[in-house]
Amino acid sequence: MNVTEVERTLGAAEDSCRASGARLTDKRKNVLAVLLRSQKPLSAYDIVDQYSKDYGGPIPAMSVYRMLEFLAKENLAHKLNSENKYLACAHINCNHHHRTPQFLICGSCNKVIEIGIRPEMIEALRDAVKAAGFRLQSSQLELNCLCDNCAKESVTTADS
Amino acid sequence: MNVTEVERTLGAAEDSCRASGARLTDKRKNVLAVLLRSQKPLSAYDIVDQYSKDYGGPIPAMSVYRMLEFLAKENLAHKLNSENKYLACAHINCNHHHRTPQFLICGSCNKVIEIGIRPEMIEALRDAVKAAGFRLQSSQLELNCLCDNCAKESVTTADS
DNA sequence: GCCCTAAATGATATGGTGTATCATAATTAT
DNA sequence: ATAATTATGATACACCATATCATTTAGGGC
Ligand SMILES: [Zn+2]
Ligand SMILES: [Zn+2]
Ligand SMILES: [Zn+2]
Ligand SMILES: [Zn+2]
Repeated sequence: MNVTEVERTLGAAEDSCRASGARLTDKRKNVLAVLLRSQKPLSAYDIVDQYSKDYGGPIPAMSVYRMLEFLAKENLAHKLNSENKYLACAHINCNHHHRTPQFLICGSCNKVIEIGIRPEMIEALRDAVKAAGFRLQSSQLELNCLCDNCAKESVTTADS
Repeated sequence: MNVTEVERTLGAAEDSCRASGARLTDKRKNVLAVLLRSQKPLSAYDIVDQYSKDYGGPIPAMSVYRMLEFLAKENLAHKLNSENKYLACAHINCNHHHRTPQFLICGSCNKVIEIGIRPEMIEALRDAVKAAGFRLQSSQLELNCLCDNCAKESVTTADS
């Protein structure tokens, strides 16, 4: 995400927090900015490193964890539980209500996109779970994938 | 799983390994037995602890990780990536070919069951992923759930 | 059985992830 | 201003996982 887009998205994040009565402090905003500028999900310690580069001073890992917790609660960032990494929400600039996201994770280049699978499919999943004697609590999915780019690469490589 | 079932399952695991030319050594078998006797998924270090209790001597964590890797490759155990825990495959005694499993994880009591979601649903998921510019690599799902037991409990608790 | 090789296991060190706890600073409410 | 609440910092520690090199064990040809 380029500088202009980051600025605009941070503005939208401020609006969103103002609306919900949450306090988007400078440091929380900086952590979000680090995520927005990153092409890939970052671990908490990745963020610590990048933060000190971007903002000229260290930040305690403990604080980063708390800020990520805050950002996640506000749906400004999400945690990939299967990867122990974090990424900015793709819908900060959108007005629609935020629904539970699904993530497609490229196992080769680590690119991740946030999608919304059709509600009927999620309901079908919920039914399948119910039939097995469980209740689905979260429809956040993290799917091991290849992005089309890497899929093409791997074919090329296999051919050579 | 009771002692008799464990014995029978270990026998099936031996058969399976013989068939595939893999070596199910005593220690690998013991690690599998620890998983079979557990009602819940275990971390590698949980296994280290339980192993030394069950077999009267310590085992290096490093070895446990390698044995789990072996068991996973042979489809005798699976790793829950979202939990960093391991569990025995539920189908060791079955003759059918092992398909990629889906796991329902109770967030309250940690019970986990291994299910197989209908292939048509997996295909629908694959299509949705493809439409987003990715290719689904693994259909292993780990779903945050409540088991019916815990779901009932939490209702009761909420009422009180 | 003996020797060679490959596979499995052990020992040690180190890095990555996450939380608990208590102290301090900043914000908000009265 | 003062007090209460919230946010941040500092420190310690627990847990998860891998890298590397040494040692032991198992199989196969002789
Ligand atoms: Zn989102
Ligand atoms: Zn890719
Ligand atoms: Zn299985
Ligand atoms: Zn339960």
